[in-house]
Amino acid sequence: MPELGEVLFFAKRWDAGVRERIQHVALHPEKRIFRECDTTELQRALTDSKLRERLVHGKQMAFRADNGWLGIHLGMTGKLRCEPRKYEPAKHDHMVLYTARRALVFEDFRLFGRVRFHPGQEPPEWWAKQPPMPTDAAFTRERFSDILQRRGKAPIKAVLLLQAYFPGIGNWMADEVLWRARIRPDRLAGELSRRKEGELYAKVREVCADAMRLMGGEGLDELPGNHNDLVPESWLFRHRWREGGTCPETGVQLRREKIGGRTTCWSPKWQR
DNA sequence: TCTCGTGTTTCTTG
DNA sequence: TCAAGAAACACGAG
Repeated sequence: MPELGEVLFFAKRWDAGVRERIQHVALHPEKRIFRECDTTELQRALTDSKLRERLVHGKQMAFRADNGWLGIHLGMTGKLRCEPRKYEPAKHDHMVLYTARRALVFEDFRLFGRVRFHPGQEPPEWWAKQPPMPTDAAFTRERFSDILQRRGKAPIKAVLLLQAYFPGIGNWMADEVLWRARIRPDRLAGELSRRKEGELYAKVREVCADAMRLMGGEGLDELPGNHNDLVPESWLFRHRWREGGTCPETGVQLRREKIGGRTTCWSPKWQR
């Protein structure tokens, strides 16, 4: 589920517990999400300390704590929730941080998510060394062009999914970007005209900014239960999931095909 | 019973 | 060494 804006959406659900003392950490240490994590160290370090800051970069999130860094990636089916203090963890709730007032829950039934812990004040390499976000000033037109040329033989859809270059963009966001730029997802990255490339660059930045703003619940006092409801009908997002959906621009039935190894949805005639 | 999947890593091939 | 595609991971939904 979680791409850029959704990651922010879920991260914010833990905000209520930030700056509250953690009394107890419950977790399932044998689960795959802890494959890069010393769970004994995590439990010892977080118990009786506080999360100080919630950070999001692409699909990665980090919670800076008093004496370490808690890193979370939601994978395919990960979610963060906030529950009452007496919450009993359900089957797929693999990590729960209990404070005096609430339970901060990480659930992930498919276990593609990942929890990391790095002791100390200094940010770990996995947090500090990340590629610039498409919305950053460092994400220049030149950088974008270089990426497309280097990956020129791959379909543009596949290139947009590379986290080393486009942190936060996932399957539906790549489709949204290409739909707005009116580019077919199977076009080769190296074969776009200079003009088309410029349009795509602008749409990449636009969709990332919109997703953060809308799904992050900017301006709302409270997040709704579902981030999908925050997205307007004018987005491809609201139409791409089921077979038989139609293009919000042309009304024509959307096509679904596997491109770059992923289910891809696009609008024939509109995208060329 | 069988296929599919909103993600990432690792393997294989060229 | 690099790029591209496929497989693997785990498990519920349809």
